[in-house]
Amino acid sequence: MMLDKVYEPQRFEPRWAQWWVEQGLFRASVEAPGPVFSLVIPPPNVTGSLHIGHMLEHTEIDVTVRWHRMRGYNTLWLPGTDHAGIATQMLVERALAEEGLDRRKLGREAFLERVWAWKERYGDTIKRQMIRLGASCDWSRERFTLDPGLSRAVRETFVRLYEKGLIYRGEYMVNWCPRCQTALSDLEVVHDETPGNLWYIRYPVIGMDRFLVVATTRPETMLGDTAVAVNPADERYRDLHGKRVLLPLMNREIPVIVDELARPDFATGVVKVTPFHDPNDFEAGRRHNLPKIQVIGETGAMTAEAGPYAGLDRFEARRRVVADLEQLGLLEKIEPYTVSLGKCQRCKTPVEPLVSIQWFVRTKPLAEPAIRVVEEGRIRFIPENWTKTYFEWMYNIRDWCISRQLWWGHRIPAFYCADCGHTTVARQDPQACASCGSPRLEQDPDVLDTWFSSALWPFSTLGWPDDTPDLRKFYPTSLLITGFDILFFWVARMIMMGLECVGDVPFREVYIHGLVRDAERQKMSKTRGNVIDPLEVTEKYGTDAVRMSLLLGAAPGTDIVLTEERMLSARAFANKIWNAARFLFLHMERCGVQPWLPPVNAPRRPEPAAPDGSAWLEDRWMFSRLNRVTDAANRAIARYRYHELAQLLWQFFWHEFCDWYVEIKKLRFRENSGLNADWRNLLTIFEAGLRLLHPAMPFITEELWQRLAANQSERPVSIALAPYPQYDAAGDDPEAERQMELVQEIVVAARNLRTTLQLDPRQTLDAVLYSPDLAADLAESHREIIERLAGIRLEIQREGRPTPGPAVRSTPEFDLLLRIPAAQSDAQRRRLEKEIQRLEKLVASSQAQLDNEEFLRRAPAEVVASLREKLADYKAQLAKNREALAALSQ
RNA sequence: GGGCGGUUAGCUCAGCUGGUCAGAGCGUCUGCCUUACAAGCAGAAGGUCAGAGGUUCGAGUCCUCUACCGCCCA
Repeated sequence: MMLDKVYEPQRFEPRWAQWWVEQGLFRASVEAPGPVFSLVIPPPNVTGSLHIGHMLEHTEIDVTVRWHRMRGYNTLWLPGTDHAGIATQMLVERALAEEGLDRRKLGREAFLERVWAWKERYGDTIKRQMIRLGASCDWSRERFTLDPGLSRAVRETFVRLYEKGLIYRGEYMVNWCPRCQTALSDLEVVHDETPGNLWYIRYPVIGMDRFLVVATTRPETMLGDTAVAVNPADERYRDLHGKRVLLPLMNREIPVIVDELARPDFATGVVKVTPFHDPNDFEAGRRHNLPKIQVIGETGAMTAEAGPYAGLDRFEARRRVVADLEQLGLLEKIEPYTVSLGKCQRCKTPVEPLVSIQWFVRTKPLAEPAIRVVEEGRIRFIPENWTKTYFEWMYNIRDWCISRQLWWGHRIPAFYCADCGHTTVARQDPQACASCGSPRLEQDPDVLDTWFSSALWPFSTLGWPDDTPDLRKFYPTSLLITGFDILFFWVARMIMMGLECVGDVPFREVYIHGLVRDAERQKMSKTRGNVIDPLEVTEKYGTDAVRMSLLLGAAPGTDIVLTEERMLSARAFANKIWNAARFLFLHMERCGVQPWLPPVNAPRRPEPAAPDGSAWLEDRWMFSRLNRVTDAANRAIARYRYHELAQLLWQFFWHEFCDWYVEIKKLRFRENSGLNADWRNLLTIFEAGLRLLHPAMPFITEELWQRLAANQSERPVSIALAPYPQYDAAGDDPEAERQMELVQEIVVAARNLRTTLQLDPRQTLDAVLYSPDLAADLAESHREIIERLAGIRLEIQREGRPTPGPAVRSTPEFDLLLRIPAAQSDAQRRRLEKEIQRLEKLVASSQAQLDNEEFLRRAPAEVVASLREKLADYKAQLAKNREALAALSQ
């Protein structure tokens, strides 16, 4: 039963982590009783390791999951990982590069073998980390987005959507990453404000002796211009409608078109049109049937169409184009201009918009029902303001480019006929063309955007498209906890796909957590070098402490600041619990008390333990407090107010249980008492406290609980399966709380006097309590407690009041006098003056309000009454303090 | 350009439906190694809740404007 003197979580946390998994404690069952609570993990990237943001996410999930499990829900937390197409492929390619290889040299099959080997090697890291961090998930249901079952779901979805016309293939403007050499979706492009220039270029007008000056941020694309545009409303250029200009450098004649594309208020109001390399120009090109000329290729080098610039890198080409224009006198001016430069989310290479044949999801028809379910409240976002962000995006949603020119991922199940060109999209690899029967089929080489499979995650992991028991039982999932950064990438798409494929929402609530930041409120990133490694800090402070410090900062809608100091203080809290337990166990041994767990339905009120057959005040108080804290804790978790939960339990355990309750209980221990009512009360509180704390700090609570539970047969195998305490109105004891507060006030008054008078804390002092009523009664009946905690000998005076003086502390209920030989009056005078000032202010402001007739007429009666009461108190205290000060001045 | 959020004690932040909301942790100061815990105990100091105006009997709390700082989308 004895605990080590120092709290060393490293000694027991890994053991319990392992044990939970081995025991299959968190395995869900479709047969299990109880209401269902299910949640799928936002699958981390398979090749990565977990960072502190994951730990926050997993802690919040785990708290909620453990809480539901303890409340008797049939609970599933399904874990797994994502193949993370581009991200993973990039890593492996980088490794290959170090060997002087590249994927093309290796070939598709060999390359994929390498990626799988990589996945096998690093894929377990995440699982190991999660287990170590105490995540209570069901490992028997672990999934990976490239698992055969999930791949089948992907294929099924693709085929269905294709058959419904919701997936199509076509030539459109896409974002192209010249380094990754693949198309990207709009979301995978990040925009950076970058200093650039606006180059003003003169285009000679055919048949006129003038120039049209065009401003552009990308002069190299002019090589692909097929028109220049002016606004129809722009009077300045009315005479140029229908004219042609000569494209400099290329010496090609191109038309002047009239289009809204040109904004009269921007630069010269004339814009060049490059349909192949700009999304707006692409649209304009369509409107005017302009030819498209590709001057920049897939690697970022200029194409043959770029004439003399062919083969140059696009940025080099820019320099040369500018220089050449300058030489020809066709460069009017250069202005500095900040551009929003699109970059590849993964490799940060500037993206090249270009026209390409790709696969797309038609999103509008999918978005409509997805908007509706949120409007109807069938899915709720917490915090609520994310709803608006969600709607904004959904209303303006654009088709989703889903094909990627990668090898790592789900291959697009489209087969092209070499003979008739027909496209066959099928659930099974076709042997012959669906149109002409030719066997000469070739599968599309591309794979799907990694988010395509993620979008199916809540149901593909449960066995869809089959109608499995898991799917029936656990879909829709109850809750999703994730970060705002993937609201569009993932959350929105899951909603669309869930509704489309399964016909129901994928989850009912979405809790969006904040970002973990460092002490300077900086985002954590590898390049900044301020990342906190979960395993490292876990090793250093203990998992429970790190979890606790994350939770303490996790107020909904705010970012989480995590610092060493925070983790340090959370560890101090864990240490406090540890020592409280050590103390209890020590005294249990001395008193001859065996490990004991209170019965499951422990009473809400304490057992009478006092000699007169009544219950001790401290027991009544503590049971009542426990009951209220229980209420608050349950409500906090239910509302995702994790910081409140953490703060609440911290306050309760440390500053109520340890600071007061245990201190008082020291009076009650008797040698060889055995398991008496005192012990049963104490252990009932402590054990319930452990259960309250378990979702937040699973390890220390399991460790301590198991010791209490030792050798007892009638009990759950783990605290994780024990019931979470529930509020019971019958457990409130407001009278005990009021009385205890008064006892505390007396003790604090004595301590306060002692310190302000700078008296030896070890010396027992004589004190007199003056009170006509309640305080005197309480002091009488709880003399022992007060004397012990305050270090005084107490005398009680029911009549009269002390001569005001430096050693008197006054409250509305009582006056307390410390008998001391000679008072240090200076300190006392300062204290009194300050107190008088404070009270005068309070009296003045309450008086003013009470003099306000409007207030008296319109404020609720009890507000007015309570203010009157307060004013009376303030006045009484003020009088006492003034007397004291006067006495001091004599 | 559109949207969202922030500005409360030296620091990092809570403060949910306006009326014990002026709080917590850390830090600071004073005193204690009181045998569960110095990773501790006891006590204390510290804020005109960014600024201005408004609504209200009453405003960190609601509204408007201003300043500064973030984030997202185009």
